[in-house]
Amino acid sequence: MAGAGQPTIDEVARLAGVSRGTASRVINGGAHVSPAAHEKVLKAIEELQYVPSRAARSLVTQRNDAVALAISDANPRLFTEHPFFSEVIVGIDTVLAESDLELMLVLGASVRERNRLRRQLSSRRVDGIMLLSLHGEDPLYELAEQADVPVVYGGKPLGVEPPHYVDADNRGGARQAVEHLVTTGRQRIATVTGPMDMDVGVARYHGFRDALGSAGLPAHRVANADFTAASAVRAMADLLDRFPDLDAVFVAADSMAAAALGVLHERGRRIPQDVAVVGFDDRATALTTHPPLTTVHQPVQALGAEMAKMLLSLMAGRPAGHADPAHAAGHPAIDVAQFTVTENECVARPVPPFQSSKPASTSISHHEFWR
Amino acid sequence: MAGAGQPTIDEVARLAGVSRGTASRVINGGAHVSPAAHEKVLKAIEELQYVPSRAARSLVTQRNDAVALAISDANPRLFTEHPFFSEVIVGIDTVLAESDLELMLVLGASVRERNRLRRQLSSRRVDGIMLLSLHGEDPLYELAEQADVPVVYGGKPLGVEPPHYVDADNRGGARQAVEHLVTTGRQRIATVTGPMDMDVGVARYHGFRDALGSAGLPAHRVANADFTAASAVRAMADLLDRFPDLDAVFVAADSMAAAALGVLHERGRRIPQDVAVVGFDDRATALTTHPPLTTVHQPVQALGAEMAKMLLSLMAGRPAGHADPAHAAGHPAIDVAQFTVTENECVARPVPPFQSSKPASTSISHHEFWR
DNA sequence: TCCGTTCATGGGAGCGCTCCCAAAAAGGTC
DNA sequence: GACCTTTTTGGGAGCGCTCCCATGAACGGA
Repeated sequence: MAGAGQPTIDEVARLAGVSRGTASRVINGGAHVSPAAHEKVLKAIEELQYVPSRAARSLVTQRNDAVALAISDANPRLFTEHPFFSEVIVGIDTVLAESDLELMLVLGASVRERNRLRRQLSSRRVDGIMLLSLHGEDPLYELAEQADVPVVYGGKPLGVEPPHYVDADNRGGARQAVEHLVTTGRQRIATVTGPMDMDVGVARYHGFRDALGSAGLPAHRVANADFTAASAVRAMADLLDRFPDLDAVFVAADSMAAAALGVLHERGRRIPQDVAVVGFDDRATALTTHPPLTTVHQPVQALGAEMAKMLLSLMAGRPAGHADPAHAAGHPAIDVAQFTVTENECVARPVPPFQSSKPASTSISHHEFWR
Repeated sequence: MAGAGQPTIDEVARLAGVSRGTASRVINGGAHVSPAAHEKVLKAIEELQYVPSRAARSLVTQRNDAVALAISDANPRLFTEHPFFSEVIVGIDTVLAESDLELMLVLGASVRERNRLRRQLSSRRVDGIMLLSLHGEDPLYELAEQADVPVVYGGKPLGVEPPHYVDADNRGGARQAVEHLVTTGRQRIATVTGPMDMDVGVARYHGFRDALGSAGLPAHRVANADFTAASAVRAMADLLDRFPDLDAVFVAADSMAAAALGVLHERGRRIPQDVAVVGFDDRATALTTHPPLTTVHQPVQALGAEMAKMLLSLMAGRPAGHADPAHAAGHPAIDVAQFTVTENECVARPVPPFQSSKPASTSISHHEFWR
């Protein structure tokens, strides 16, 4: 009868010689419990190896102590190719680890998975949702809106302004990257863009235009890609076909830049003598290419961490309604990632802390491209 | 009173004009329910947007419809640098999507996270556990053994033979890679190994030794690394210092090979004229390097999928105890990944299906290294 | 028409917990 | 020692579901 499956709180209480209520109190922080009882319960828990049933607890508290990360991208290849997602996950996990929340991962590639996602998000199994990589007309956006738990977006969805999201200043970063090309004397600057149905793709493209516009240079050398290596190869080849005289390329992601580099090599372009290349995203990838890629660094882990923090504060604010002095004017709807300034070899340089609501200071990692 | 929070099954039943039991039957497959009642319940569900509470269901069924993927690696950087983990996740998710199971992701980098992991795995919140990337003396192994849910390992833990795991024939794959170097006339072959406290690191190193041993070549040109790019840079530099005359390197992971390539370039080695390089893992990474990396491909997604399938069958077998004819002799404890044979440029080549319990046929992607 | 079967249905019990209230115990004060 | 206050404790109620058993309806054969 006892010891059948997992021990229950009643068994703990019995062993400790106290009531179920007292045992529960000890488990949940131990307020209003005499030291003697506290001690006894603790010992019983230890002896029985008791771990509370989350299901039973959730049923009564109506909380789940779990959050979901939904990655809604039609292209599973992107998830594996692009370190972005892993970085975000690590950032999120770092924050979650401190709060004992579980992380549910939902990939939403296929229609089938999309339905599953729908079910999972609405089965009251999680207390908050983080949404990543939303394309333009992503049906998930709608779904998330009608969820009755807080939702935080990673990357602003295209065309809408959701109440809570975290994003980097993609436009400013791209602008700086391209300005750097201009500064070093490049004249015929091209770009391989990200997907134009995502804000990140559009914003970086706008940054490209901004920089060239200010410099009085033409901005018509454009080829679209979708962040995958294969698409970048096509786009780079396309650019070279259409504009054989281009002397610089701004590629909207490092993983794509690495692929573009291969095409340039193949076509006999010397880098950086013939064509300069600037990427965007992370330093790690940039260093494995040859030559090491010049890149604008985006603190993706910090972005993930910020998403998690924002979600946490949303979740806390909901039931308690307490006003956090730091956020007196309401929750910050937008956080702007700072780009890292790195002027030298940067393998071991620590990532500067992510900061909220400050003007984005962007920067560029110099490598031998510019020597 | 009604409509307060989420609708309950009772509200559905009331609206449909049937009893709670009948509503429940419809929700769970609809056996022994008259067409009329069935119809009415479905309509009520639709109208109320009812989704069953997982917590309540779990409490009574003692199931969770969730599995955990625990990645127990001390190095968070590895997770972000190495596409391996993303690939595994995608593979797992593909299988899970068909079974409506949730995936909890637990990273176990820090001690704090390790404790959290411990708690999560024993809080009866998941029905099965997949463990990835276990290092030598990982305490998690013990913990998993005493968990009362099925456990599947991704990658054989070092020094033990767990009942259920999925792994690739790392030794055979490495051997083939190195044999390839031998075949093309290389004499002074070195290796950058993976972590030697993981089976994958040791096995690939053994494969290296196997090949050189058979060829009668010395196998002393060895530098250890841990799968991170930084460690590979160090190891490659170390090899060049100690064995300036080396004419080939087998690098135990593509992500490391990319980094090693940079070092070789820097030191003025021409590739492949002076030094040939072979990597190990995935084709995608291999193509973004310059020149494109020759590599032994490991179908990592398939490995993830296989882990999930194994776990699923374990979970199903437990309560039902039904004997699957295909696995008549008991569950297969070991699955061996086939390596992909690709003799040409291979961007678009489909991955051959992953197969169980067959001799590993290994192969190598040819690129201009060998032209 | 009556009775034995089969099948659909209703609803009680209970999963393991937290919440809350009432009761008991412990302190403090005059 | 009587009385009031505070702290600690016990245990009932109930979260939303599934399981199961008893009941009722429908059906078919004699």
